[in-house]
Amino acid sequence: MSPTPQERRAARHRLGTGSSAPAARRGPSGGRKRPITVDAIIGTAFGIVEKEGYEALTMRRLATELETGPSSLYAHVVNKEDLDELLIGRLCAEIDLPEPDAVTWRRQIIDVCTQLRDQYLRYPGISRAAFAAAPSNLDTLRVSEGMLAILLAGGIDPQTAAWAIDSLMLYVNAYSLEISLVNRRLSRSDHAWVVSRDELLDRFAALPDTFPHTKRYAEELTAGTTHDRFDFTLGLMIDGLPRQQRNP
Amino acid sequence: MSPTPQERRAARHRLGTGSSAPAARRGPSGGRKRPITVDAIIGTAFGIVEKEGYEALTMRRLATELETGPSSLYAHVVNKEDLDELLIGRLCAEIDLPEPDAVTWRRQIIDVCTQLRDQYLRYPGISRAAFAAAPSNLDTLRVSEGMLAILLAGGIDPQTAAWAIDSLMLYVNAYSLEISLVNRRLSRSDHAWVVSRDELLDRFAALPDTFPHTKRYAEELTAGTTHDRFDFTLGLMIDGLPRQQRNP
DNA sequence: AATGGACACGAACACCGTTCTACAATAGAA
DNA sequence: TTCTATTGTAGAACGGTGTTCGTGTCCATT
Repeated sequence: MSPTPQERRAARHRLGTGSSAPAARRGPSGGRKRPITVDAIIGTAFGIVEKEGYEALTMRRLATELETGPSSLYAHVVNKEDLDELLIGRLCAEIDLPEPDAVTWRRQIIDVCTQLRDQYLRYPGISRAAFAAAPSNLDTLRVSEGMLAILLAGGIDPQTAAWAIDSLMLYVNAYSLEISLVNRRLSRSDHAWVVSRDELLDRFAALPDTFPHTKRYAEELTAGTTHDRFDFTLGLMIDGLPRQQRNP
Repeated sequence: MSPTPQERRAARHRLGTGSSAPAARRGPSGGRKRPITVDAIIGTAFGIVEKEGYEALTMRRLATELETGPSSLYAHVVNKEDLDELLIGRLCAEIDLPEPDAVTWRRQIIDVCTQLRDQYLRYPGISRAAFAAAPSNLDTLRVSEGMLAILLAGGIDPQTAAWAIDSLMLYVNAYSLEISLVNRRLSRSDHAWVVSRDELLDRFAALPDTFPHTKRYAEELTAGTTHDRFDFTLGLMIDGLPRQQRNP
């Protein structure tokens, strides 16, 4: 009875293991070398995003990569939006969640966030899709559940923990998206609009006196190698948690 | 010598007041009732976004609203990206920055963030454009400068303040974008994918036992009227600041 | 062997951002 | 006042996007 893509999608938002048995292909596979499956679609989609960024992921490009036409994809996927959701789901499935520990919970939660960040950055721009992902997706819920478990093990008040998870995931998404966008601007530096840190420093130096602090602390404003800012913000949020244990 | 749009844009990133004199129209204006100006473009663009959301803002739609063809816009605006930047600039220009006060600095910084949030939410989805906005835009720099001034008045270490501003603005953007996306999903509830809080509660209740905490604390996870989560996160970040005054 | 159903796919639709080109109208020069 | 160069206006078109329709093709079952 092979479910339609719509049904598959609905199932992904209800209870279920998330990976229903591949269901031993029944229909025709044409003269194709490899039949088109949802997994194949997701796989090549990740390949495209990894190499060329999320912006390059179009239905046509994806179809070309699979050596078929665009319409063929719609037998397996409802939408581009649906494809996005599948990608985010797969990505979240890769996250491994530690056994919550009442002592090391801070490191644990930071570790999960870092995993998320690195996954997002591995596929540049994909965090854009994460924003639109509905909160009822099972794979993303699995990560939320894991983070909730960690915070609760740390003795955080449930309401605080729930909101904190939301904030953390939102920030990780936003941070990753911003990094990806900046990298993209750097890579296609033909128009070279905003660029290196040195140039930014120059520009800050050239500002009118209406910007006294920006000029004076240009060094600090443009500082931050690798992921210093990321660690800083996570620390800010997590260290602020315990003092809110009894939330009004 | 009327600058080209490219020159105008470049000027926006160098020093300048931001509003060069309107320069008394010289060229022809055809039989037009109202000539097309950058201000007119920005104005109607805001109108579209306010009524129909950022996704509805296309060059063609904008041209139609101005009773002209798409190509006419490119005499005043470099790109769609450029238009986005203009919109964000205008939006930031509306923010009013308080005189920094060493006592009330917490409320002041929260107030600025709230202003930003409300502006973003007034024009649903526009925060998407804010992500891409280059950090050298004068109008956005003005807001940064103001926030920096407030934090410094609060006695925060410059490096900490610089990073905190970054985090705060990033979070405000992300929060506004998320809210807008959720609202959009609610409004076009034909597909009614994810919906009311009640439905979300039901869905959480129907989860398998692999999600014990999510099921148990479904109430907390879905709680948060209006902007509770926003205030919570801002509080988290700001209250965490002073203890980092001496940053490594 | 025949049939039904699942799958693949080419063509097309409506839309997007952007560019090319020709056009009209004014401001200044003669 | 006439002429011309400048400059904003626009129509048409290009290459791209997501998505749908109808048709074709093959397999597994009867």
